[in-house]
Amino acid sequence: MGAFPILGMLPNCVYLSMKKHQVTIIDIAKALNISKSTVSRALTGHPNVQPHTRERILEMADAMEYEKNMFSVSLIKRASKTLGIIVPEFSRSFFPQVIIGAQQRAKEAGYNLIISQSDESYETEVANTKVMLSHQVDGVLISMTKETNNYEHFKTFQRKGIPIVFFNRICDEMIVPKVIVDDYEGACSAVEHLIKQGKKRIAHLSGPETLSICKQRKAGYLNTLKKYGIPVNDDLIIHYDLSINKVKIYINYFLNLNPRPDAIFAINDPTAIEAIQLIKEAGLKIPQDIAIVGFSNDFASSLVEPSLTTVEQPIAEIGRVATQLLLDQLDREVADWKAQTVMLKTNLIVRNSS
Amino acid sequence: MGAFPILGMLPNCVYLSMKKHQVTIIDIAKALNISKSTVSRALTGHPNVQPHTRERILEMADAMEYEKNMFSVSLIKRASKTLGIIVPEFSRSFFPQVIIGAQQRAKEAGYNLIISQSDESYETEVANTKVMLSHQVDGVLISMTKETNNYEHFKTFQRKGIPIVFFNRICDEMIVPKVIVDDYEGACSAVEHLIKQGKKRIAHLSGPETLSICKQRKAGYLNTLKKYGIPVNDDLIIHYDLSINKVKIYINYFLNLNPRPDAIFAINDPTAIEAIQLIKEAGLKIPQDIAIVGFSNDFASSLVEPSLTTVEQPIAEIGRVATQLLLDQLDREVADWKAQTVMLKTNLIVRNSS
DNA sequence: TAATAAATTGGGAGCGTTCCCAATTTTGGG
DNA sequence: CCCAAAATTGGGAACGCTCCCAATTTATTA
Repeated sequence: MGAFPILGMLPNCVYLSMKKHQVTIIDIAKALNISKSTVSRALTGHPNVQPHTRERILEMADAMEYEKNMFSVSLIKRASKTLGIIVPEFSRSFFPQVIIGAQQRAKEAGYNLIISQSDESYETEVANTKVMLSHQVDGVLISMTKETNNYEHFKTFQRKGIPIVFFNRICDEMIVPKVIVDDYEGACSAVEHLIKQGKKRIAHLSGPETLSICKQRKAGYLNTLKKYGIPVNDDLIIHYDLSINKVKIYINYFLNLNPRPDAIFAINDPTAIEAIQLIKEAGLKIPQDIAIVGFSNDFASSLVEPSLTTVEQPIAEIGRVATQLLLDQLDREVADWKAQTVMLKTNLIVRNSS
Repeated sequence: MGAFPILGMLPNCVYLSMKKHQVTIIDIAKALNISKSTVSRALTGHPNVQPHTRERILEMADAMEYEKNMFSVSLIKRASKTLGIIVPEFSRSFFPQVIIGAQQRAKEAGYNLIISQSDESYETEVANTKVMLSHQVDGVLISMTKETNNYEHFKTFQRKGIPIVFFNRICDEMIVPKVIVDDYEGACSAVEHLIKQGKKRIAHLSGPETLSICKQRKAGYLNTLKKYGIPVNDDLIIHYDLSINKVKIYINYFLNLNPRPDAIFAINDPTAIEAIQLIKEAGLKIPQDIAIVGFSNDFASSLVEPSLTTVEQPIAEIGRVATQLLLDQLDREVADWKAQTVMLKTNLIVRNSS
């Protein structure tokens, strides 16, 4: 024993490569003295394995802590059983909630979900697109960045035969399934509510005009004003880039108008909540001096003082439905893809801010 | 032409398999009439390629919309350049914020992040563990479920040589790097603050005793009481399972005590916020009748009325630091792993609830 | 200019699976 | 008990890539 040189006692690989060895079906096969094909069959539930053999294999796999390498499976199957979701941010509650819904549905269907965050940056969105592609996702859920106005990176998915579904921040130019809420109708009910509260000078603090949710909500705002014979005043309509810290600028602008608006319909809850804080700071009374309505029913909207009147949307449901539409496409032939747009209902929740 | 049988005009594969064809380095090689080795070299930035050749290859890759198949790369490299993160939930703001920090750091280091959510369920946590394993993550960030008290699934990572880092909800039994905030100190400052406000009967609504954050915060609570000579009253200490809808039960219990507590130190902000709502509903004044302090400085805590006094923790920083610790381990040999516990500072933010 | 060194290229094995097909074993009927 | 049919097993190619090594081309020096 002592005659062996120390180095010679261990196989070279220990010194040359520290790469961890993974337990493979070949290890299991060797341990049981059978072929890897049989092990593979047992592990995938193929019928042509003797019950007794299968049992031994399963036991051994367990004992050896075997875990299937999905990469080689994906490689050979050319399908990853993985879906991707690209969201602009998830620091606020909206997108995380959507993701929860999407993950639920994906999991039920045996899919994993890769989440990526584009940080409201077009560049990052394009980069995330490539990540999805190289990770071989079978399909992608997308909600665009506020600055996205070139859609080549989305079209790449289509050219590669990877189905996509847009939700919330949809892309009008692309003919693919989409999930939205009835933004127009939601905005109408919000503005109508304000009018019925006796408000006459209703301002609208909207987001980027590129986003269709903004277009729709604005259309609802405009048409409702028209319907009730209230003149539209362009001074009362502001588009901003959704950076919360800029809300201050526009609220100040509104407060300094003469005459001052008596209500604000905000594009979303974070905007509305920020507006509430600023208006309180300015010493004005909500809703008496200025009423506020938001959009989304975020978690925080019931907590602010005064609590926020808002247009509730079924957030997790958006994720579930979008995922379902994606799964639907995975079964079908490419030519057969339907580009239905699912529009979910909204619901006005009246609280103390209006 | 017309003589060809229709079926014969197209290769069989079109009918037999609708599997989408992926652009591979072989396609690029064929198009340029060179070998796949050279293409591979050009694409991976290997120096031994003639500049002119490299340029042609890069152009062609772009034109053909080539996207590297990470599965085959991971397969051959036995490393996925992917990190995993397992969190108990992300419907509230804490974990999403941690994830944002983790993703930042991971991205900088060229890693992707697979996010999974265990839904506060031990079963799901174990399942997620297997997902991570089969997706060949190079390392994992973990914050445990409230019900996890068996750690075999975590030890599997270690046995396979996959480094792990715990954060927030750490596992005391495992000797691995951990990132926490100074829960003890944070709790001390919170309780001390309440005492200095003249509060004498300070209740503590804590979480599951299995979680070390709960143990630490409780220890801080107890020791601070002792330090100020305030007798500990077990009736004033409640452990609950963090299901927000159960807060009602325990707040009612506190309110019906005689004498009633004059302050509540809540285990986290969602709990504290819920408590505020309930106490307001009961017609009591905050902080005069009962003062409330939370823990985390969640987004919503500045919005509630009265705004919540809370122990701020550097949430995104937790994610960044944890990821850094994980990356550190990836460079090192297994034997060399250090099990340092990084403890980040907290900061009491006094608002109107106390 | 020949010989040698250096740079560039190509061929082929291998990563861990699946799946086809052929080889082997088991079963059952005459 | 033999032979065909059925069930079970094994061998090996393939998925797309990297990387080693050998072959080829180009540059350098005597």
